[in-house]
Amino acid sequence: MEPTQTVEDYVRAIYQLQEGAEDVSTSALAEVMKVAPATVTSMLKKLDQLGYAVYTPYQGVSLTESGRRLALNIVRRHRLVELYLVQALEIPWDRVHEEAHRWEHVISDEVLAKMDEVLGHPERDPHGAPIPGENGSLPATSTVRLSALRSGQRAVVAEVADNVPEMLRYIGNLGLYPDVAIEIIAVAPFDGLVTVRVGERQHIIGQRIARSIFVKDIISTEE
Amino acid sequence: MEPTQTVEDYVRAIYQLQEGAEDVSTSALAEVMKVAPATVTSMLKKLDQLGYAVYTPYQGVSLTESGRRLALNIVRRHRLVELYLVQALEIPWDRVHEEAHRWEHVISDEVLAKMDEVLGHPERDPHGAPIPGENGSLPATSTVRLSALRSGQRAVVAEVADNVPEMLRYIGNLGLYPDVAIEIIAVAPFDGLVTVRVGERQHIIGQRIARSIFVKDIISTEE
DNA sequence: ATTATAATTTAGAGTATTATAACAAAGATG
DNA sequence: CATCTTTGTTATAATACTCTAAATTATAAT
Repeated sequence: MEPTQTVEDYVRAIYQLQEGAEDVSTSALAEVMKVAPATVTSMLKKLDQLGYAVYTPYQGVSLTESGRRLALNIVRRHRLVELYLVQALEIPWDRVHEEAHRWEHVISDEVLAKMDEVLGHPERDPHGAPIPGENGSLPATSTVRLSALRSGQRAVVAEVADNVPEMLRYIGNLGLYPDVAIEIIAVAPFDGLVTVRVGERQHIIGQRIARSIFVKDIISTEE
Repeated sequence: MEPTQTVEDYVRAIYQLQEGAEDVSTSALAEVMKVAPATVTSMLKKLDQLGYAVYTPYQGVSLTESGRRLALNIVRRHRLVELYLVQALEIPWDRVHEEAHRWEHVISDEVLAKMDEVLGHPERDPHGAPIPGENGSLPATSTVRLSALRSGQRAVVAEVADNVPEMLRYIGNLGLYPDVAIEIIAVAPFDGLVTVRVGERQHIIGQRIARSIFVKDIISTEE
């Protein structure tokens, strides 16, 4: 009955690759799971069997309602743990992902509930990603990539992609955490280098970084 | 290289059954690991292979120095986590064992060190059991079973056996936590029922309980 | 010393997860 | 549209852990 850790991981991975509605491909899964494609194929058959996903050979997978519920539950665990590690144990935000990835399969509901309480029922993890509620609800905010802003616009950092720890550390060093206000000083042509003001400091960031940062509350200040 | 979770569990179990010097039997291990004896046999061969234990067929096992080091490390993780759960997350002391058992295999050294720091480098877990140091040192205290005390003696609770959660809850309800001062009011003949004063309250406990509680700092008050 | 009993080990097999190599389907190209 | 390339799947096998049933060894008892 209880899904294994591996099953949980696959379901979560499918959920996070799904992004909207498209089916997820075997190769995409193989890549994020760091596993051979053939391994994914056999796993997909099993997930279909277990009722977590619908798998059509050569066409990809998508989660069923049951799979979506499971995924949201794991994401909830993951993000709550990440926040707990940052807030209660002062672990740097670029090192909580791996840890949370292991904890998420191991924490009891009782302890998770307690963490949630200690944290004051937070809505977002340290990277600004929404923490699903117990019922599976997701707090939504409309965000835009920093790379889409134009010179002169002000905004607030909403979320930072957390896939690459090194990038996260770099972004953290720039002071670009969620809820930090920024202003676009300039956007250079061709390579799209963005000069951004963060508090007193200014930084020039490239497209790779600019596309990994999501912002909200955009104000166009005509000067 | 990295020992698997299962290997860690076996090594820890052997360590805790060893209690001094005797070899541990297959059936004892099978019981605590909740596994068939045949499973233990094959595992013991593997532990011998890996250098964690010395296994002689039909004679039992004992840990090597390497196995002992591993066991102490796991016990350290387990007990630190138990204390953290009780202190930081207010989980009742009779429910931390299972949780810690899962966490101990999953926590990074970094996070463990932080927990240790937050807790102020404690020497004992919530049940009074010693927490091994990073170097494998064990804080020792000479304790005696409560069942060995005589009427009129005073003492301080040092440690409570934590194998049976229900018993732990019961003992907790009696207020018999580590560091609590007690006085033996009476010991009944035959069944050995012990009347013990804890603060203002008096309780009568049986041998099963009295033998699960260890005390220190015994004072014989001749009245 | 022989036998009965209890403990332990071997043999054979199953589940879950993974991989490699060979084959098949889809999609892209000329 | 025939072919080439990419992507995905089957077949087969390995590893880690577990089990049941049968065989073996140790221990206790006559």
